[in-house]
Amino acid sequence: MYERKIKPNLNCGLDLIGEVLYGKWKIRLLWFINEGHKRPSELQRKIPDASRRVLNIQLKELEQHELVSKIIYPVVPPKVEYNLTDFGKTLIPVISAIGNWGEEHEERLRSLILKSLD
Amino acid sequence: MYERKIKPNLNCGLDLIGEVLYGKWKIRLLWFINEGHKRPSELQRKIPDASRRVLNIQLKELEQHELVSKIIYPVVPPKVEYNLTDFGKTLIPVISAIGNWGEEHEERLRSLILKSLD
DNA sequence: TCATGGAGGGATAAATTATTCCCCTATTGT
DNA sequence: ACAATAGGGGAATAATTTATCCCTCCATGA
Repeated sequence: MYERKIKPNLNCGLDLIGEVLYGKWKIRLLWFINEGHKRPSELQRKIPDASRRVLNIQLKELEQHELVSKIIYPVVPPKVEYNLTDFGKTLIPVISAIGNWGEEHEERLRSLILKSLD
Repeated sequence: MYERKIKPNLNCGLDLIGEVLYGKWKIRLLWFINEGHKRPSELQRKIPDASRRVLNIQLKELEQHELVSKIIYPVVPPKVEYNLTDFGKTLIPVISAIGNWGEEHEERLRSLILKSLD
């Protein structure tokens, strides 16, 4: 694994959130898991732009941060399920706030972003 | 400036938010601007871990995305003020939700993150 | 015997983000 | 003359994050 050279600052709440939520696909992962798409393959289908690899890595981080729990069923072929932990569930309002804002302002955001790419 | 090689996906609300809010210091910038720390030098004092440069860059992006507006007073030495636009203000509930969650769970988050760095 | 399904890992390359360093503006005060 | 002030920008480089490719596991059905 990659080892950080610069230690993160953990002073304020926003620093802490950064550590836990700052990853390209993490919010989506939490969002979809919360919607009931629990299995890795489902999540990959829901987020086709992310490579399988990154999703695994980010899921593992979410797990280390105790936002999701992982159940491995001892069957072949393997079956795995992710669920929000109680702690993870406290994030639902946050994630909804984010997602809803994005949807409410979808058109405006899209045109702003396109414009900013000149 | 750096030119993206991979065009962003702008399908869903979460993609859009990503484009606009995904930057190491952006949420903090919005947070502090909302709290009334409007001038670049104040923001730099509030966020000492970020280099002056990145803050400028991220402020400019926030401006392009119409979340903040910039007033340049024609005086010497220069004086500049950032404010949330009306559009930016619609983000306040989102940012508060994020910041509050971070503060509420501060202790737990800190220890989880430290643990995950082994 | 061999492909399939579903999950996961290592190595490496590419993309992106952030940091460093150094320079510029123009006025006021020493 | 010259430092200080408040803001900004370019270039090069470092750090970090994502993407790509390819390989493993093992039971089951064709």
